[in-house]
Amino acid sequence: MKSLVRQRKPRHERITRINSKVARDINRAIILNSVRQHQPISRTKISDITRLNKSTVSDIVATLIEEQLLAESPDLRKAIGRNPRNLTVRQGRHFVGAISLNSPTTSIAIVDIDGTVRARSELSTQSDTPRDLIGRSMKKLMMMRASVGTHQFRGIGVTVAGIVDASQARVVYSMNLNWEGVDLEALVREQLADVEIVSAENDAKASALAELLLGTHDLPSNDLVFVSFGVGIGVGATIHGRILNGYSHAAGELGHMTLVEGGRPCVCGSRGCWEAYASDAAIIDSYLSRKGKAPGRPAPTTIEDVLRASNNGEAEARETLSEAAHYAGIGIANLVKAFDPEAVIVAGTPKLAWDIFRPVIAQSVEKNTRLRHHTPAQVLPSSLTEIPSLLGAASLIIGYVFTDYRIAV
Amino acid sequence: MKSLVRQRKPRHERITRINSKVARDINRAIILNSVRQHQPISRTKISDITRLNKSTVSDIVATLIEEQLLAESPDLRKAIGRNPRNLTVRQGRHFVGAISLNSPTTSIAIVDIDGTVRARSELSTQSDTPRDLIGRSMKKLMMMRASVGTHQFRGIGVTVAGIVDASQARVVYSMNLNWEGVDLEALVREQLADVEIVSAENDAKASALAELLLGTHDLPSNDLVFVSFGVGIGVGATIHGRILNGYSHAAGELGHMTLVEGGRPCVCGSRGCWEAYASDAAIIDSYLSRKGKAPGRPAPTTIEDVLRASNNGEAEARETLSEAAHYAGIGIANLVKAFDPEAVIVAGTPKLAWDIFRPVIAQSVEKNTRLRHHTPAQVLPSSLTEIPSLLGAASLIIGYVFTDYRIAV
DNA sequence: CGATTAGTTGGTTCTGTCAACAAACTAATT
DNA sequence: AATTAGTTTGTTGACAGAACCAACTAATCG
Repeated sequence: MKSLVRQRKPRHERITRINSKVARDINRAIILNSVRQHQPISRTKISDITRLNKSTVSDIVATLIEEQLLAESPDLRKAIGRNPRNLTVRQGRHFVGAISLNSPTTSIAIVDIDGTVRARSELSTQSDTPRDLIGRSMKKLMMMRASVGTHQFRGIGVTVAGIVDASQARVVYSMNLNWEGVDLEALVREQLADVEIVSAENDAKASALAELLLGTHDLPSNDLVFVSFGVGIGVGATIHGRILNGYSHAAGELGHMTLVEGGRPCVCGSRGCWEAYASDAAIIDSYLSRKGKAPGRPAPTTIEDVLRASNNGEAEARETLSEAAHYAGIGIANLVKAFDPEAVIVAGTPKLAWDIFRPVIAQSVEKNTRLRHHTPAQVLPSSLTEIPSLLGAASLIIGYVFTDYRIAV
Repeated sequence: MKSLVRQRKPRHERITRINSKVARDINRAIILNSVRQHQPISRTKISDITRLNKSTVSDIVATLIEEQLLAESPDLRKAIGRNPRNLTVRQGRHFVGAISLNSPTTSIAIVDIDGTVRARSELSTQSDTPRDLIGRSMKKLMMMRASVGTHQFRGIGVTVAGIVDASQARVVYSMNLNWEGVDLEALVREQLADVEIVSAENDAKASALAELLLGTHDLPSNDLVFVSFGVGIGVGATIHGRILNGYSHAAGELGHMTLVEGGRPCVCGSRGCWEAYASDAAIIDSYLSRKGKAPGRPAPTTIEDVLRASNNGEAEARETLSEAAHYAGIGIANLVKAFDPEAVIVAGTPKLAWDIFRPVIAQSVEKNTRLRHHTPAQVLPSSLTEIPSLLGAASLIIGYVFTDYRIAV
């Protein structure tokens, strides 16, 4: 029997119709973004790019200047005709709080809306409860705020290594922190109730957004894949400049993608996962077995030890890293086939040993996409000057301020 | 005489800003879609769902009825209050031409805007030149049109097994047809110059759209992955109801995803590709080697032979298919990790031997996503009653008519 | 039992408001 | 004078809101 009661639609199916307010919001975001991407830029140029009427641009720009999101400065170029009045994203007025939750270290920053880091701090993370860790982080953030002299945060962004329901700012599951079902928004608001936005996201996904908004690579398509190699492997993709979330918030959980059917056993219980070959843990294991050493004796070997040995020219270390690069390359080639991004951005150990990883990965991608009759995706090291997941946390809010709209049917 | 068909912007014009016309178009599409998804539906219900004002809905619906895209019929339910006037997508007025180019058979159909197939035909494809094959297909389509008694096509949709630049209706490369750089729009317009839309797309991608628009599975999220197992393996993903294209039109070219590093050699020159384990070609090879037979003697073995043998209970055939199912499952599990869709839709050989494939694939997906703390993606056989790529071709136009807008920053 | 009236829901009409646009204008510069 | 940047003014189009009309059921009453 058909029920007469209309079921509440899940959030992702929400239909957004256009009315004058929504239209204004969208055009506002378009203008804000064109300033961000092309600054310094004049009103007339914005009008050319966006095809919005000059008067419309002037009108919206006026409100953005009033909101202190844009700043105006004269252009001193010597050209015929009236000089343009340049527009830039205004610094020093809008700040975001960024928290990258991780074990053993949680990073905290205050970031200007233009991406400049204003303050930076760390906490050592013991096996805190969610409330304790968020509480400590927020208190730290508020202390930093006092010293920076900012009054309010535009929003608080939080990243977590794990599965995060960004639509609810909720940690579904984090192996790293051993958390499950944590409402981050509520915990943040316990400390700072009146903040405008609280946003949370998986670290690799947010890092992809950071690379797009704050990185220096020129990626006009806004289609990229970010791969973070660390204890595990995290992947985040952006499609048309938006994070690919997935139906159950788990798109890009590719650390356990099968690369070698029946291969090395993995911590996940399966075999032949990418992480079993190209993560820091795998590198360390492989290095130790090459050296004929048992783990943890005399002292635990870290990834830094391997990198140091490699830099000193030690053969075993270099072989180990080459092997990891081989598997990193196969995995990345698979990513390229799946998402076909303009570029794959790599962070973590491969970036630290880029001379070893770059050629191997590039060759693997090229070889595997040879049939496709076009130039293969670029593989680039992350251009971010801070921990990607921390700038990622900031990007969540910055992205929200700059492009706060969504149309879906 | 006033044309039924609204005059529309050229297809490739990228909409950036919102003005009143764009707003109207978007709201129009939202209403049209809500009718398509919930029909029969009243104006008031549309207003509830879309949050558009009743007066706005009435206004837009009036134009849609005038365009003969919607039809009105009284509701005969006995409930208190005035009876609603039900709206449905109107049949018999708007038709699309659908062409699925393939070797050795090209399929052609005339499809009503609501997805009903009105006429259906096939051509055997020799090694035609692009112009010859499109010419023959279009002539056939025009003959069929005469017999169906339709006057004009709303658009022509074409699918190809290969890489297609949908934004230009251009085949970048098709191994199957041995085509490269073919401007399909131009070739179609040589035969039928005045058609409103010519749209082309990769077969698997279009099939995904067909499953969404015309399939019977209930997938509210509009995030799905379609996997077509045939001579090769094709993958198409939809994100929020839109095809994931990729930067170089090659997203989802996952037939050559590495699953078994260093495994079976593949036609592509690499090793351990998915296609080398789960395509029809791989199944046939595996079957023959199990039977100790050389290929092509006495007669070439086809996938139908294997399926027939399996249905007759032959052990070798069943083992072969189980093995293929195992690898299909691993590959699909990787897709689930990458895209995290609500469902994976499977077509081709696995659908034909679903009793063998379903449990193996389902187990593989479940086992591989166990760590994720949620119900795994469903794996479903295609619900389409026609060749997916043919309905896919139709869906390109139907999708265009129903949701023709794009917002990009 | 038929007529009347209240109540409910579907849909339309009319008016106000808002935002984008076009064109004419002012401003600043070589 | 020529050129380019940006503003002002009036117009247009579209959505929202509220009152209104339409169509129906259910209850009530003579």
